[in-house]
Amino acid sequence: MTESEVIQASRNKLNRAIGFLRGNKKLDDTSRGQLALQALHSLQTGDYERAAKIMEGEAGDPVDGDPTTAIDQLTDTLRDMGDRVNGLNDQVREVNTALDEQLYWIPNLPHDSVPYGDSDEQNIAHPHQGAIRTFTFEPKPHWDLGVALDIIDFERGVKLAGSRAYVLKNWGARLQRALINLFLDMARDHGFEELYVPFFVKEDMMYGAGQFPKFRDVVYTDPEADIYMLPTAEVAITNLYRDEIVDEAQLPIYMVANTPCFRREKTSAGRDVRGIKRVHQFQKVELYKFTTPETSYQELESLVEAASDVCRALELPFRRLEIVTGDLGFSATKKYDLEVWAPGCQEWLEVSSCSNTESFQARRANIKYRPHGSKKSQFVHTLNGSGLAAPRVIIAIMENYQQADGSIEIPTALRPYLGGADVIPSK
RNA sequence: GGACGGGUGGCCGAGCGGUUUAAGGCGUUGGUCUUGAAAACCAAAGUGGGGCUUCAGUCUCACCGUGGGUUCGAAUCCCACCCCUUCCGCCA
Repeated sequence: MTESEVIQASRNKLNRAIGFLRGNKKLDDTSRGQLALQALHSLQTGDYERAAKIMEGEAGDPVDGDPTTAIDQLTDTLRDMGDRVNGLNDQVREVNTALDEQLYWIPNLPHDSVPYGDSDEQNIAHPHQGAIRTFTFEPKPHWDLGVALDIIDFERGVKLAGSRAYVLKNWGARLQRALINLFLDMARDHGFEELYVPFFVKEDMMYGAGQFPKFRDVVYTDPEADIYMLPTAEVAITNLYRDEIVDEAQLPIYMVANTPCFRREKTSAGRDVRGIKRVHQFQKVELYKFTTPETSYQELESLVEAASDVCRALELPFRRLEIVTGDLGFSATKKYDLEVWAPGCQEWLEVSSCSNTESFQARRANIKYRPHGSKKSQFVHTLNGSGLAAPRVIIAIMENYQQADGSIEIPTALRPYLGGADVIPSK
């Protein structure tokens, strides 16, 4: 016990005892004063147990003194004890607050299986899956295709909302809607439960998901309300079971949500300014798992596979990237990215990022489960992965499926979502 | 946005300054009984932190929406805030 707890324990006993003494109807004022006097004497010699017992009626040795003021002196002594406890507690609180502020800045530790590396340049690219298309013409970047087909309107997007804003039109908007439905349907096939969540959350939720305090400058906020726009649905889903203890039989829990994601992208001003690769608002379908510690790494593998299946369904060439220690980010113990090839802008585009955070988020959001037969609850493990981010998939489809006449073929898997259409016609 | 009422364990619900160790009920778990079940009866059980321990336990602090305050002592009194019911207003 800490010092303040020791004092508090005595206070609790004495407060109860003095209440008993006050309300003891068997006593007259004189004998009550005499007991108080004896209790006071014990208190002054440091014997709190005895003082409490005397007040509860156990006779002690008679002592000299003024019985009429004894109870007042007792309460004075107890007040002093209370002041002392409060003083100590204030000190403890101050230290704890300062400590927490520091601890929130400490990132998660990499898992043993994560390869060592200083930066994203050392990330390990697995062999790509799916054929990389060859073209009989020079494939165009999506920003040219989008304007030519009148399916992305950059100028009017900027007019509405400033830099990095865009408007999807006609087939562009429909394509995104079709993609999201495909993503969600495939997630459901993999056992994920679909959610519709608030697009903004309270500040605590940002801490719970590990976004705050480090990435505070990335999110949009209403400074007058305690409200922050989601940079990813992960924040909302993580906190669904905040301060709860889930039954082990419920685990693993799979959830999926389609939300817009809002990001200031302040840190990367000047990068990727063309097109819709890096924007302030985009649609993303997020896959999320709550698991036991024993299964979280195999769940990470199946999570990456679930995301990979979407790339396969769309017949896009993609590869898995194994993230090295130096590029892990703040919350993850292990992470895989999925990249699809975009022949127009000639680069691999990150369309998914799948992480195990182990108990990192669960600790912050206080999400526990009770193992079978155990009295003690413990933290769950949480995993998140995109499945997938819409704009970059739109880029990949436009650039991979473009044809010599400027039209874009629609991937087979998407056609049922677009009334059976097989092509976005050129203008 | 205005008015009223209210937030208590897994759920319902009592308590409204000191024997609260939070009543009672429902539900849960174990046991008795039973061929098995039901019923009945008996028993157990909140969450988190910390300390001892022979790992069966045991002691202790905190927790009754949140944060302050009053008091020797707060679930109970006061203030602020949040949330919910109902009614009114507004609105897709």
